[in-house]
Amino acid sequence: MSESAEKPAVHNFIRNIIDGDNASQKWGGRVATRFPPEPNGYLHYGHAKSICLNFGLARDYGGACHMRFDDTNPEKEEQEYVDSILEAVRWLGFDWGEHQYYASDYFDRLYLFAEYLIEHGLAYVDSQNADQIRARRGNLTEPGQDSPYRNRTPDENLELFRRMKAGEFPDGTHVLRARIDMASPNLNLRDPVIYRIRHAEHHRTGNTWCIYPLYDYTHCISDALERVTHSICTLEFEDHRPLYDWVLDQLQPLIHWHPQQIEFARLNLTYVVLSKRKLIQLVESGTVSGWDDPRLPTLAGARRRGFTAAGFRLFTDRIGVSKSDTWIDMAVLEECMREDLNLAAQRRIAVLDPIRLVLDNYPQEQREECLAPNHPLHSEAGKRPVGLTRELWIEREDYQETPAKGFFRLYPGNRVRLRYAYVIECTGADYDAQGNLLCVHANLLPDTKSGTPGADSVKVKGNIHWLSINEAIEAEVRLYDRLFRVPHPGTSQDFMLDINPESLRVVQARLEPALAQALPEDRYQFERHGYFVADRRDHNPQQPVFNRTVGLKDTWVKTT
RNA sequence: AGGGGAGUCGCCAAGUGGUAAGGCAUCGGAUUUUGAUUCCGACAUUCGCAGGUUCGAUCCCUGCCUCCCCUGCCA
Repeated sequence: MSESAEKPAVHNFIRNIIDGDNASQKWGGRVATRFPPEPNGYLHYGHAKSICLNFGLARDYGGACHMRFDDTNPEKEEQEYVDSILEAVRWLGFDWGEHQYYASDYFDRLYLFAEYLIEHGLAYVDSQNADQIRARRGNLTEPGQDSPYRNRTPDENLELFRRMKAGEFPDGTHVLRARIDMASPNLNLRDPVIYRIRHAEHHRTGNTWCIYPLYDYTHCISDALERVTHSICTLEFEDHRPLYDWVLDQLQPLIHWHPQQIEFARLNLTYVVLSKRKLIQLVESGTVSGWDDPRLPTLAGARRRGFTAAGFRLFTDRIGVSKSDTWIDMAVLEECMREDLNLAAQRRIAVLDPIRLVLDNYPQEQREECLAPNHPLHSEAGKRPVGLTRELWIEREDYQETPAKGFFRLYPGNRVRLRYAYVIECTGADYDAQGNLLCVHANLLPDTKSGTPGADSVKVKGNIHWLSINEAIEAEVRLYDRLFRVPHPGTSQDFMLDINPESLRVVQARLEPALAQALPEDRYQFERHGYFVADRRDHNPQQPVFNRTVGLKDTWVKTT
């Protein structure tokens, strides 16, 4: 992979905050961030932005970024997700060193802190059920009403809370609530629930607990216990910041550390959906082949698609970070991948839609080798021989019986260069009775072979790729395109109806023989087509399978 | 409607009381054995709107408009 030149970071509001903190010595020059996913699903492109942001800041400021799982909801979380998340973060090129944590690591302390809150009259056990709590919460304009249990004594609360922990009550019968203000205009401050009873097995703590803390209570304490300095999250948590601060303010005597929560705008990308609910629907409906389908905007899918970690990092730098809710065009991500791949990927030849070309003046038994550079930008990558014979495979779209305006490839009477070989002149084509193109004919112009003194004696505009019929191998090539055909799926109809019916086209292509030796996940540019990757699951030398990562820019199709 | 946020070029995004960075896209032109890449050039008299303060405002003040988020015992 190329080290896409990490250019000097541009200013953004988060860096400004950190610079200010460093100047004032607020944290003694420390910078500690964290990436805190819940292990209840697969990571997607949006997470890549957060990962690159958090780990990138830690790297740039000589700090650390903690990998922490927010695993407080046992019914939804699984080890499988933990594993896939760790793999994805590692794949993106980041290392958390020793700093791998779980909110569940803190269950004991979280519990003790809750008792402290109870003892100080800052939390109480509410015995209303969920509906009753909801009914008394009020709404956007009306204040809530106090729970009838709000004034239980600390002793009473403590006893109840301990019995909750001991498993004496069924799910939903009691909760622990922070005692803040039922009339607050911020709904999050209307005595938020901080513990609930869940007789469920947790993926790490098993059946040790039957009460589990909620996010608002857990996250801030976890940050503080880890001595995080800047707790970066997405915009929808802005309303939660007062609660984050409230909890840590109350616990100040016990924890002595109070990270700053900073919110940024999550990634919105055109032509895909990033909501967990919609991704699940795509997978479960069979619209895509699984969580790592190359069309899915998951990191597992991205990897299988051939996207690169460096491309994602470049993308994150390029789109910046701010608090404005914006949409990034998918073309930006694609261009970042091209930019990385152009430097990193060796070139190879593939004919995706083969049609036969016969060089009528070339002897049947003759064969000669032509040398093709492996990378035009890196001569040290060397050259490889490609065999030229009388009959070749060329791209069907490189021939037009009656050429469109501006078309400068093969048509009767026109000359083009067989890339890395000779200039040829087209003499016509054969068709079957139904008028289908069978094969194209041409004559080779001697003395025009690439690399020989007379090579440029004949000037041509067109330059096409080819493969010897005798030597090319067959392969399955999966041509992936955007999953949706509209920039904002689901705006005018159900998003499932906006699926691009041509998001995957599978073709039986011809490849140069060397490609059979490719290893899964090896990336190449198929010249004049785009970037492709050997499928990490299905590719093998006997049955090569390549996925199109992204096409080359093509100003010709754009003008036609 | 109550609370919390955001509005700077087609898309992102810096910036700041002193006269609008950069990237992507786009459009020209050069190079090119990938209609790719690379290169060179062009690209906001203007910062949501309306007032006000000021010698001077995108930046300060006032009012307005638009968009996003919030009524889980999810995160």
